[in-house]
Amino acid sequence: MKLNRPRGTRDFLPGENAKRWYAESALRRVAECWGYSEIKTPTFEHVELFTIKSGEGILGEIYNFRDKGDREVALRPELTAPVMRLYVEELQKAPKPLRFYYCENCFRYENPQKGRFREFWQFGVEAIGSARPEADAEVIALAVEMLGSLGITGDLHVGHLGIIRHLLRELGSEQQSRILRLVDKKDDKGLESYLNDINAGDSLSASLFHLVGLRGGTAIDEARSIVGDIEAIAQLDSILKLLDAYGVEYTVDFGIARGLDYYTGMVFEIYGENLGAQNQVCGGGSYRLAHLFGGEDIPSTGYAIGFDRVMEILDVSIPKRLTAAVIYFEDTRTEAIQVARKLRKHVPAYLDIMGRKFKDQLSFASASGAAYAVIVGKTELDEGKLTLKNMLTKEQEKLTLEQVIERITAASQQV
RNA sequence: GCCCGAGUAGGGUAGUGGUUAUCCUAAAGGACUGUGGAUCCUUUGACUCGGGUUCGAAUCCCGACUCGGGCCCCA
Repeated sequence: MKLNRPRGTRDFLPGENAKRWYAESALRRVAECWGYSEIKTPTFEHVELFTIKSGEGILGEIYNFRDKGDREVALRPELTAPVMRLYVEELQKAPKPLRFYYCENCFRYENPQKGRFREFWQFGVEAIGSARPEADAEVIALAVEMLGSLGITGDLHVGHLGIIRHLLRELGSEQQSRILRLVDKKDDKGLESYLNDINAGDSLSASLFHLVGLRGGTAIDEARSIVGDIEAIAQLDSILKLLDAYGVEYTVDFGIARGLDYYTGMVFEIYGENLGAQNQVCGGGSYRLAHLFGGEDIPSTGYAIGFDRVMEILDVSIPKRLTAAVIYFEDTRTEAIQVARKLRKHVPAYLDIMGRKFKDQLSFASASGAAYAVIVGKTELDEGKLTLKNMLTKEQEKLTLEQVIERITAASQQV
C-alpha cells in the first residue's frame, strides 16, 4: 500500500522551499528593522485557548484531540490567541509596548482550495500595550512594507469597528456580532432580514447600510454625518493622517468587519491579485484579548500575512549557490575527503557516495548542476595540486587548493 | 458539509469494451581503463481504491479517496 500526504498538506521540494526561505527572510528582515522580535509558541495548545473567544462552534474547523494525560489539546489554528496567552503568562509586567512577530504553521480542518490548505503558514505581527493611533498606523505601515519587500502591492482597505459599534450600541452584544458577521460576508439580503427580525427600526437600518457601503476619500465625512463627531472617527482620522506620513496608500472602507468578535477598533485587510476566491493576503486590527485569558485588559494591534497566498503571487527566481563536486578515484579517496573538508569552509562541496567511476562522477556533477568539478587524482597530488574544471566553459587547469578556493569564492561573489 | 472537473510508471502522455497497456522523459547499470550533457543497449517502474454491468473493463455505471476550482466557513 502506498502512503501519501494527508489531505490539505504539502511537501516542499528544494526549489519551492528556497523560494519560501527567501520570502520568509525578507519579511523577517523588515520586521526586525522595525524593532519587532521573533517569538515562538507551541504547535499545540489547550483547546480552550481557541474556544474561549469563538465558542465551541469552531471545533469543527480545528484539529483537536485528547492526549495520553486526558488533556483536550488542539493544533493552533492561528497565532493571535497563543501570543496573547504567552503575554499573559510571562510578560504582563514587561515594559510596553511589546513588539513581536512570528512565522509559523497553523492547522484548520477545512476543504482545501486555491490558497487554502489544512496546514498553512502565517507571518504575523502583534504590538501589545498601546491603543493609540500611532500603534495602529505603525502596524498597517509595517504590513504594507513587508509585502512591498516582496514586490507585492496589495489593495489596502482600512476601517474602524468603533463606528459601527457606536451605531449599534443599543443592541446586545450577541446581535452586534451577528450583524458584524453579516457585514463581513457582504450579505446584504441576510442583513436586511436580520434587522427586520430584531425590529431594528428603519432609521438604524438605513444608517447601517449607508455606513457599511462607504468607501474612499469622502467616507470619513459621510460617516461623521451619520453618527456624529464620535471618538472612533477622530481616532480613524488620526490613523489615516499618520498613514499619509508613512506614505501608505489606502482606501477607507466601513464594510470591513472581520469575522472576529474580539476586534474593537481599527481593522484592515490587504487584497492581492490572481488569487481566486481567497484573495486576502493580510488582515488585522486592534483587539483586546488578554482579559479573556486571565490577564489584565490591555490593548493590542496586529495582523497576519497569509504566507502561502503571498507565495502564490510571488515571482522570484532564487539563484543557486555555486557548488563544487569533488571527484576522486579509488586510490585518492582519503585525500579527496580532506580536500572536501577544506573546501566546505568556503563553498558547498560534495563527494561521490555511489561508488561511481570517474566518468560517471563527472556526469552526475553535470546533471546535478555543479558549477565546478575539483578533480583529486594521483597525477595532481604528485604535484601537490588539484584540477579545477569549470563545468560551464569546460576549461580546466591545475591549481593548488588555495588557488581553487580563491577562484570559486571569487566566482560565487559575482552571482 | 455542498457543487463542478480530473485521476494511466518519479514527471509528461497514448489508449472510448477484446493479445503481453503506447510513447517521451527520468532513474540505476553497461558499451567507455582519468574528462560530463551525445548515441546505443539492459533494467526499474503505472491503469487511485472498492463494488457493479459484461464472456471480457484502464475504458461503461455507482461509491470512496486524492487533486484542481467554486460554495459554506474563514477565529
